[in-house]
Amino acid sequence: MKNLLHPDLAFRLNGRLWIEGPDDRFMGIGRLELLEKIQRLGSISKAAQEMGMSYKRAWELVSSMNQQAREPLVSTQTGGKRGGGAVVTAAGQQMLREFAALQARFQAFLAEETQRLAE
Amino acid sequence: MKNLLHPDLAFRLNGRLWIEGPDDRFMGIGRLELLEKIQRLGSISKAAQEMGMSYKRAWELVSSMNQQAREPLVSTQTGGKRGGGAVVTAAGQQMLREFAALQARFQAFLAEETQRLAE
DNA sequence: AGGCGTTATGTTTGCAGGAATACAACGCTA
DNA sequence: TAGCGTTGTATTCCTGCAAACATAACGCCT
Repeated sequence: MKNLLHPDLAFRLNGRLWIEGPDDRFMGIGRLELLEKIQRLGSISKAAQEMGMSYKRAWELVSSMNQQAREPLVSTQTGGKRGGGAVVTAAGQQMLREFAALQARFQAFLAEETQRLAE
Repeated sequence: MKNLLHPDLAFRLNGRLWIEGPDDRFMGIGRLELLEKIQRLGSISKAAQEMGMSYKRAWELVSSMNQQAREPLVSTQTGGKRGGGAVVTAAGQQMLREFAALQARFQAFLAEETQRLAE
């Protein structure tokens, strides 16, 4: 394969992985990162800010995940201490762990194939 | 994982794989299909038509691949018998084989992980 | 010589999807 | 009770990218 690529350019194998429902994406790398940030920051708005994404978009992603999951992955509260906030539920944490593990296996696959690519 | 998904909805694991250069994508599933159709039909325009894509877009993809490859993957001729045409070079055919094989291994990975998903 | 189907390339148009903006409701806190 | 930082939601504005359109050149073929 390497012998087919232009010698002056640096190439790299890349890919994406996601779980999709009938109408909508359910889980992907972006949603995973969003979950992580919500867990760390306790707020959808702060997580959105850190991802350089509008609050509305982040909220829509959370809503989509919650609707497609058996039980909500993120639980929210409007008003109250600090104005409210969001927490990742136990189900959300399990999702986070399992999808992160899947991602890791995918990265391993990519690394392995990248090796093969260089031959 | 299955226990986290909404029981009424059908989910499926999906993904994409591609090779990218510094500025532009080099090879992906769409470009692979385009190569296959060009080889079968002997023409960029016919291949574009069969893919439901504009000729211009197909031509740009071919141009991008040819520029990034060590040697052109598709060779074209303007004018002449049948108005001209395009053929996939030997390098193009090797690319086609190798990337198709990579795709197949990726599909196997997806299938395996889909199994694991259902647990 | 003229027609045809193709490659090759520039220009304009349309549109989907995200960003930006706006605003109501909520419930601690001071 | 007023303020603050959230969630929740509607609406308008942008813009990047693909589609659509247009046109030239090319070289067989009749």
